[in-house]
Amino acid sequence: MPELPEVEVVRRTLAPHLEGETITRVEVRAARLREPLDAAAFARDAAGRRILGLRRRAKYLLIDLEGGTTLVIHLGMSGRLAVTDAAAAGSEATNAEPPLHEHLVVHLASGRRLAFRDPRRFGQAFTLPTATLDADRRFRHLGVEPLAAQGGLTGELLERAAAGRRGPVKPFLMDATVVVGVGNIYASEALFEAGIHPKRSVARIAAQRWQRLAAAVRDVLQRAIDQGGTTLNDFSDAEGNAGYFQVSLAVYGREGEPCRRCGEPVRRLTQAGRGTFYCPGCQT
DNA sequence: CGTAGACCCTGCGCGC
DNA sequence: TGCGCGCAGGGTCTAC
Repeated sequence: MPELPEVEVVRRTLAPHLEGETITRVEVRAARLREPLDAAAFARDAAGRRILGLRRRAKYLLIDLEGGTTLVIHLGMSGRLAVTDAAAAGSEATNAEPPLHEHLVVHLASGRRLAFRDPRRFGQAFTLPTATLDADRRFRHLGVEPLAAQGGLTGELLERAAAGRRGPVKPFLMDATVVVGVGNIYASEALFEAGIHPKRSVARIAAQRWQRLAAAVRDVLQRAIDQGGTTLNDFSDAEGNAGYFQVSLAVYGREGEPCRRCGEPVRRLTQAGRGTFYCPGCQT
């Protein structure tokens, strides 16, 4: 479900509800996610701690806690986070059955709860020492943050990363060791915006086109954030609102439909097991 | 070293 | 109506 824009939208909508709150306890309902949820670690690192702030690295949501610990949540493909207020939590409690696939519930001192639901169980939740977070195996290999004010994504960076490589540009763009946050939707969209064919070898892209691609990635991601993310099936922000960038998608999910620029039917192909959408008229 | 493929898991929409 | 199939926004590991 979520790429960088969706995680960023969740972060922004979640932050006002969580900052300054204190975690009373973390309830693990189903531990078997991609990595097992460690209830003992949550009890040790999160219970009783105040929430200082929310950050994002790549597609990971980082909840910084008092005491030097960060609660890390990754939404995987189908993860959702939602805050429910005290009244709703109370009425739910009387309703017995918890929502399906609600694997983790963070209880807050105000009575509100942060619930993590993830049907496909590709998500993750774990705690790390804040100071050494970047050294963790899940973070240390990550590439540049595309929208960073300083050191964001540039054409030079893409060109340098591509040096000595072969392979098509679309999987390259989704390689998190190069640039983070670009998933399957926005890779197709950015390549359309840059006019580059998804199968073009990274060895055959000139400096000027790398510039265009870097700019397109930043532009597509920023526009998606501004529009609340892309809601194809089930994405919603922390307050349950759907995004609406899906109406701005140029190619993703539009196989057979006319290109909005040239009218050619949008085509679909498979790369590295994922669907790629492109316009044969606009992308070379 | 870089790349391709399998795999983790559940749900949905489609064609029959 | 029911069933099987393919597909789905992510990431990691193994084999070449």
